[in-house]
Amino acid sequence: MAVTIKDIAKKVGVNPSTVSRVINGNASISEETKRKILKAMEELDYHPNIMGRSLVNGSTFTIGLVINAENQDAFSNTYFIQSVTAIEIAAEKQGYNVLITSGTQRNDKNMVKDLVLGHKVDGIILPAASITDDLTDLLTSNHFPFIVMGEFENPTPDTLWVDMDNEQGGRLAVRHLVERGYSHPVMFVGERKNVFEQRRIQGFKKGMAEQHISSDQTDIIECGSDKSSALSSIHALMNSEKSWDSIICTNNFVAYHVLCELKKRNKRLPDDVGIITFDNYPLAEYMDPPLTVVDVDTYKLGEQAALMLFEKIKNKKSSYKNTLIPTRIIPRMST
Amino acid sequence: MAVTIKDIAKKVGVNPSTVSRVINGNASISEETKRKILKAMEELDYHPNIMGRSLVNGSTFTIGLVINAENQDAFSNTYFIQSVTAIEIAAEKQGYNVLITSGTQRNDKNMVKDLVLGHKVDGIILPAASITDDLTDLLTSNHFPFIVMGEFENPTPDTLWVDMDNEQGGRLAVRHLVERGYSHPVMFVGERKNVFEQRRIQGFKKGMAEQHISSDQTDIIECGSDKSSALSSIHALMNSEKSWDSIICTNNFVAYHVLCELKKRNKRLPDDVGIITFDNYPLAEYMDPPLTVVDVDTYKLGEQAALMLFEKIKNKKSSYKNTLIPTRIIPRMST
DNA sequence: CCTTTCTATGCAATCGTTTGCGTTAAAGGG
DNA sequence: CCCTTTAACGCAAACGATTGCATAGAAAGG
Repeated sequence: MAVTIKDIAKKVGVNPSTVSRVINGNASISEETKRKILKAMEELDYHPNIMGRSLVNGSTFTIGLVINAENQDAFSNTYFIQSVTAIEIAAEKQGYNVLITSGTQRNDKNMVKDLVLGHKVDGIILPAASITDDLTDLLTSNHFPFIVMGEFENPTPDTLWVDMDNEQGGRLAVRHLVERGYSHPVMFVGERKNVFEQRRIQGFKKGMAEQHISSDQTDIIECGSDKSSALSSIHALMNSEKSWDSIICTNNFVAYHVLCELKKRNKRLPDDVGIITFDNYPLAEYMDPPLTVVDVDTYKLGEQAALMLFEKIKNKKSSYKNTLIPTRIIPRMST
Repeated sequence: MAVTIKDIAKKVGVNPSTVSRVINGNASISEETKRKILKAMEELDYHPNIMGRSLVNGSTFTIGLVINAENQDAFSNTYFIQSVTAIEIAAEKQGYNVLITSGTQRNDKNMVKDLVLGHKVDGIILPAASITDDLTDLLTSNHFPFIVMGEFENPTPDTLWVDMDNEQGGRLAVRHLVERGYSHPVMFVGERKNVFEQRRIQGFKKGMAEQHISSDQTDIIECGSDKSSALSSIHALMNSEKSWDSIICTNNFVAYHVLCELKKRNKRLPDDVGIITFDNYPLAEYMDPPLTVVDVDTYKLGEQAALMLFEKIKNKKSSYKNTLIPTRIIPRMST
């Protein structure tokens, strides 16, 4: 049905191997036959069969990208899509396609296993959230190229990850608040077991020290990502004796609910209270007031992950190290 | 390196074809050998090589999904991701993977061509925005299964699309506004050449008729998607002699700028003016006031596209017809 | 003019699976 | 007890491309 390498070989009157050679351009072929072959390819509208090619050289020119489909909340998804796009574009530049896969139907490991051991992809990018020890064992023992998006616990020496510079983000947030005239920031953090939260806390502490603000454990306030958790945290804070005048939130969702509650209690932003939040979801700009954020270039994050993966695919030994993408403050009206 | 069908054949002491047969389960194999083979597969952790399999049966168990990477605006991206997730989940249920691809590096057609003619995917889902006549020609002449997301112009009888029910959305929007006590809605529309805008206009007109509101061309106001266009449209409207008390916006972005401008001019929402908008981006809920929207189940949209595609892949002739996903109003504080 | 080198190409094996056909042996029918 | 059916499996040819090796002829060197 489809036109194969044999068809053009027959049309030109040469051996299929000759056709293959002009396609790959790595052997000496006379200008004459090369011209005829290219012409035939053009005329018959030949496109190489990827499977045939893959089978022999063991490469599908496809990379895998694990997405968290069970995580249906629009917030993280919308943030992630930029990285996805970046990865896709970077991949196409290298002649690769991107295959996405979620762990909903089978468990993450088997899914990745099928892809990896079945040679459907040449390498894989996965979020820190779907990393397990089993998985890293599988990947490393098979010498399979992979990059983790997000710092994670217990990395083996071979594993490479890329993440936003959460510690720097914490420091910058404190500095920004001080520059805006606030004298005592506090921080709302999510689950402390997450590495990125730990880094943010480190950054907060370092930032407070840099700004010569005396600070203790009570400045770091546990706060889940659901509405009720946000409300109880802000209530507790407002009812406490603590002196504070600004909040660093762990994400836009928390920031929104805190902001609503503050408005409801007739606090004026940014005059009475300042709010800055990690992550710059598209909606941060459209809140009232628009949120000042610690932004990270998620496009660059994805691009970097892709570049590191391709380096690994091509060289097996990568010259890259774990990479931190710098953050920056986008000042808006909430501080 | 990797464990192949031959390895387990050798281990068990049978022919590779026997192993293949127990994997595919379509031939009579004695319980005894079946058990031994399965055991060997387990022990050696065998995973079939997809390329080898694909080469012979001509199917990669992968579907393509064209994404508009050049369309970097966060709005449509965030909306699209839900469909992507739905497609991915539906695909995995059928044992398929999803390969995403954008048209940035090569032009859309060649990219799709390589995928399609190179047999890298078994079918493809593409947004109406990337449809061209050349492309449909290519796909139909190759009897290649594809589904278009979004109604588009000049569909051939063979092309199948799925879209939100824009006309119904327009009607519901008018009805909702009337129910909320508004007496004369107007509509802001984008480029009229887009089929979905035409449908929305039809729905608007039909809705106005249903509600017995006399309406003419001046109720339908051209409005681009950039800020300045939104502002000039709302200015023109406010300075005109027209009687109106509510606006149906074509998307959240326009709605946001209109809303800001109305607030700036000391109009109260929803009392003085009502605003309802097509599309329910995550951010609509977090604006001030939260936007009433015409929502569509984008998850279902993607799922439906996937189902229709798989039907086409399996039966070649699909029993599905072009499908409209119903819309619904999500009432919030802007009306 | 003969030998050597190199260019241009053909031949055939190979990648991992699937599958039509053939063969053996056991089972069933008379 | 013989013949036919069938269950169970082996053999080998595909699928489409790549690539090491072989070879013919041309070019080059002496």
